[in-house]
Amino acid sequence: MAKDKAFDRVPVALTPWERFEEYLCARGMRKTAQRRILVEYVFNQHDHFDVDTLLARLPRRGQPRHVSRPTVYRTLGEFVDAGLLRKFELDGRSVYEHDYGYPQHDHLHCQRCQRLIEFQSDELLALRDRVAYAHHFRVSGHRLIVTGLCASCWEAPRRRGRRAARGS
Amino acid sequence: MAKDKAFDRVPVALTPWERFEEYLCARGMRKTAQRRILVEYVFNQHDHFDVDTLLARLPRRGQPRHVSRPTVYRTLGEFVDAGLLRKFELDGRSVYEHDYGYPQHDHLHCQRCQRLIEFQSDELLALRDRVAYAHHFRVSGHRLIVTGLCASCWEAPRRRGRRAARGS
DNA sequence: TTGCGTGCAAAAGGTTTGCATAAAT
DNA sequence: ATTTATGCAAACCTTTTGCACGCAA
Repeated sequence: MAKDKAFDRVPVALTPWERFEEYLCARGMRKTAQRRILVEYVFNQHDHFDVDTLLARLPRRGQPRHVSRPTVYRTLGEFVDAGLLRKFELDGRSVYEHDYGYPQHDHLHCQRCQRLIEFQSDELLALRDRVAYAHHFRVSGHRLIVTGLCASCWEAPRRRGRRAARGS
Repeated sequence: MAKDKAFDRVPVALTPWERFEEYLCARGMRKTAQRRILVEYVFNQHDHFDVDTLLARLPRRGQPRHVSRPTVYRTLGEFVDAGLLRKFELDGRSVYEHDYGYPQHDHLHCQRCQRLIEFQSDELLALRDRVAYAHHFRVSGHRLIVTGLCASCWEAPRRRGRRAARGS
């Protein structure tokens, strides 16, 4: 697994929050409680998530550290701008994943259990750049999603996947 | 955009309409005027399109060969099921492209002019299958979109792309 | 005749926005 | 004291659905 090949970014010296502080400061934006809470919840576990998942993890409305849905949307957008998160679409919904401190990677998406499996391939990057070059195309990024069935789902086709399918 | 730089593969024995007739017949579905009209409009030109684009090409409401929006959605879904079209998401919107008679391919997507440039790579397929194999993953398909700037857009950065950006 | 397919209007689902208020600087 | 950020509600946008009528078989 290629380590330091993705972005020539400074080796993660700063925590996500510190890095976000830089971003906020650089833009004259404010360090609010909500932003701190969201950094904490988002970077506590390395996993893919959508807005509803994140909201479900957060305290309910009325509870101490609750953050409203619009603020979650706005803040996740800031995380993306700040380079902390990457965003992509899956079945019409936005899915976010950690970007800061993680190398570029792509996904295998199980159609049955909805699991997202990450993989990293330098070959793919090289291939992508070669194709782009041939088309005089300036690459800024890419997204590859391979769909199919994960091992647990096709090995035991009658059982449900390890993870519940979306929508309960 | 995808002219017929095509990688014409599979000798197409049936026209899209004939093939759709088979599909309809096999499922006991009916050959309606709207389905015929849509096959015609969709396969008249080889190009990517979304529902709004297609509706804009069709006669307006009240005109002879108009087809309603819900029927367009329903019928495009049937085309996908029938293997005539492939569907993917771009910026939250559904985009369709010809499947019947065209080999698997992927896209370069210009962020400025929104152009979609097709490319085909056997290497990519091999790579995909190798990665999947390593993860014991059963591949059913994939989608790769490389984003960046097409030649015309970065060569003449101050001019607009050949195609208007959406929303005009 | 039978019942599938269509069109209309309305619903749904996810995301964004206007605005008054709360909080950061 | 300013001015940005938040929360609420409502708007938005694309896609889907309920239902009465029309048309294919």
